[in-house]
Formats: sequence, C-alpha cells, structure tokens
Amino acid sequence: MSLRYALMGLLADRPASGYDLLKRFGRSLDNVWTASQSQVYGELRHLADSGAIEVVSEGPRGRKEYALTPRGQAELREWVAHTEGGHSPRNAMLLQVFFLGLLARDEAAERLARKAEEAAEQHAALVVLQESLDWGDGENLIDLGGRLALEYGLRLRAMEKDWARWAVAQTTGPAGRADGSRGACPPDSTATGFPTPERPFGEGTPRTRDPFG
Amino acid sequence: MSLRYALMGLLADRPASGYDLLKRFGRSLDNVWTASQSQVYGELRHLADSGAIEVVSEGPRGRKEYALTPRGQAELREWVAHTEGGHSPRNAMLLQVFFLGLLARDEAAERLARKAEEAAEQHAALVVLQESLDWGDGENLIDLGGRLALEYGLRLRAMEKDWARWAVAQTTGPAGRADGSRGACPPDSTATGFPTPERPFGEGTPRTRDPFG
DNA sequence: TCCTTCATGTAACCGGTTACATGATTGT
DNA sequence: ACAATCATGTAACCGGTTACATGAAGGA
Repeated sequence: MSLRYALMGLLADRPASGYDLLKRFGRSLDNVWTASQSQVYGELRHLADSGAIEVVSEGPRGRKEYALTPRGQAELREWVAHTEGGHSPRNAMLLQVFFLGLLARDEAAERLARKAEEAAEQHAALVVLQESLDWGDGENLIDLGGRLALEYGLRLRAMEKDWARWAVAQTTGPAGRADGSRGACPPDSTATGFPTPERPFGEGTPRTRDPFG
Repeated sequence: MSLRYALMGLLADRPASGYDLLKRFGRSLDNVWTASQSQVYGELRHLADSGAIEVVSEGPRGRKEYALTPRGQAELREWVAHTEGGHSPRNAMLLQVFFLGLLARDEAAERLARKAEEAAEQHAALVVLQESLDWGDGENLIDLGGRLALEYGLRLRAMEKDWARWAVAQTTGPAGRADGSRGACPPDSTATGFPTPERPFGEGTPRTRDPFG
C-alpha cells in the first residue's frame, strides 16, 4: 500500500509524469522507499482508476502528467495523520547476526567489524548530504519531513556503528573457549524444551552450563 | 531468500517439524523475521528438494521431522559468514514522516509524540525480556547471536524514542508560522528544477526563502 | 464423546523485481 | 544519420499473506 502514498505524496507537491516521479524517487526518497519503473506506471494507472489522481495534461511522447485530486489529497492526509504502520519485522542483517554463533569467534568478529565500517560509511554519506543541503534556517514547515527523516538516518547509522563495535568487543572479549574452533551452536541450542513464554531474540532459558558435555 | 536461511538456522540447532519451527519462529525470531504457516511448509519442501535438509523421522500425524544435511550446513555457514545483505530501504513509518509537512504543526507533533511513546513501550518490553532471560555469564559462544540481536533492538528503540522526542521539539519549537494553518507543502515543494545530484531524504536545494510569495 | 492441539496442505491474491519491447523526440 | 534521452507499457516470476480444507491424536 505504501507505494500508493509515496506517489501521492510526491504529487502533492506538484504534478508529474511517471517518468518524473521515478527520477524524484531516486532523488528524494532513496533512503526511505524505492520503486521499480514497471511498478510506478502500474500504480499510477491504479491510482487514476480510483480517482485519487488524474491526468492534467499530455505531452510529447505519450507523456501523461498526473495531479493529485481533492479526493486523493484527503486520502493522503488521512494516511499521514492517522494510519499506524503495522511493522513487520524483517531484518536480514539481524537474522545473520542471530546465527553468528555458527561461526568461529574470529569470523563472527570480522563480520561485525565489517558491519561497523559499513554503518560508518553510510553515516558519513548522510553527513555530506546534510551539509550539502542547507535548509533555510529551519523556521518553516517546508522540508520538515525531509529534515526529520534525514536526522533519523543519521541517528540510525550512528547507532549501528556503535552497536557493531560493541558487538565486536563482546565477541572477541570474554575469554572462554580460546581455541578458534568452529562453533556449531545457534542461539537456542541447549533449550530444554519445556514450555516457555514468548522469548523473541532467543529462546535462552535455564540451561546446563556446558552443552557440549 | 532469507526464510530459507532462517529455517536452516533453526534446524542447525536441532531437528524439528514444520509445526515446531513455526512455534520457534514466534518464540525466538519474532523481532527479526516472521513467516506464515503456509510459507514455512512450502519452503521446507523446497529446502528438502534441494538437499539442504532431509526428513529424519516421521511421527504420529504425518509429522515429518527435518534435519540439516551437511550440504545445508555448508550453505548456511556460507550465508552467515559471507553474504552481504543488499538492503532495500523500505520504511513506511519514515515515509509518513517524510510527508509530515502536509499536516498542521500540532498534528505533526502529535504523530511524533505517539511514535515516541510507541518506541518507549517497545524498549521497555525488550528490557523486561532481557531481564527474564539471564544468559549465563556471557562467557561462551552459545546465545551470542541472540544477545547481540537483543542489544540491537534495545539500542534501536532507544534511538527512536530520543529521535521522536527531538522531532517533536523541532516541530513545535522553532516559532515561525504561529497559526496552526494546514501546511500543504511536502518537502520539495519549491525545488527549482535544475539538475541536482542525488539528494535522498529531500530535494532541498538552493531556494527562494518564501515559496508562498 | 467432544474439544483441543497437532500437523500438513492448497489456492487465490498482492506487492515487487527483472527483463523485454516499443517508439517518439531532441541534440549533435 | 545517429545516439541519447524521454516515455510508457507487458509478461513471467518470486516471496509473502489470507483463507480455506483436512484429518489424526490425545486428554477431559
């Protein structure tokens, strides 16, 4: 559903063709939402069918310029103001982290260190972006959303960098099992099997200390 | 592709049926990855066809217990150790934030305040979980992944809470436009249209100061 | 006996990706 | 003339969701 609103949101600013919108997606929403070409054209048609947008002019090469209709504007506002996002948790990176116990300590640490680097790079890129941006003096409502989203990105990447460095320390630090043996145990390897309450992030339960025994 | 590895990861610990895996998904991976019932059974078949897992025993009601094969174990390790996640940025919450300029200041602030609350609740829930968990004394490789993932969750929610509170201040704070008028301008409303480099998070470019003029 | 839990499966649908296809217009 | 860009579209496929369907086993 979100693509629908992303397109409406961009059209709320000014009329545009599918082609324009694709460019604007890459330019402004790249860290927030993406869409493929075929998807955009399809959704635009669907949006037009439902009366949320309409063709306001036709140009050179079959170009169709769309604009948000009053109905669309109302629907968009409603979504921005009142729709709670049903967040489905899907983080492939974290899934890998979850099974990091399958690797030897040094392998796991290397992986996390790489993640720290990556986050640092992403953070740096956002800092550059921020400096290149220069939004007036922050006194108006314009660009509010962009500024807030950018700040979110900055904080997220900073958090990831810190976390990954901490995780490296966790992985290399606490002595135990000094051999670099290939661990073969995912997080819940010793779970006892008796009924447990919800335990996201790990089924860690009272356990024997040495599961290899 | 990730579901494949999520299932293999769980099976790396111990053999299980589709039914078992569904329960374990809810119990341990709930904040990291989710899967529906039909999806799990389908993927298990596919996984078995490709030789990554195999049926090791059959139980009472057509129950089939699967175990990871050596081939599957190798594939899983390879994924955990070396596969870089091509992160596709899709954050519906941030998309709403991006278009927050469509709302009046007080509406936007309320939305952000709600988000702060939500993050605080999620954080609190993770703290409770962490305290209920008690993973030995952190000296072994077991549960490493679970501990790291949990810490990530804690830091993420804390970050979101701080950010949302900061965002509320940004929204209500800087005076200007003291009337609660309904803004109608998404982030890039005054973009001048000349070619710009990539500007994710906003097309904010050199602009006239009062776009309403 | 009857309810619950265990256990697996199918089918329709939806959002998204990749690849392919087509052709008009503009600038050099 | 030619290449680049503008501009839209279709079709096959994949991962995921929802809903429906079936039935065996175990416990009260």
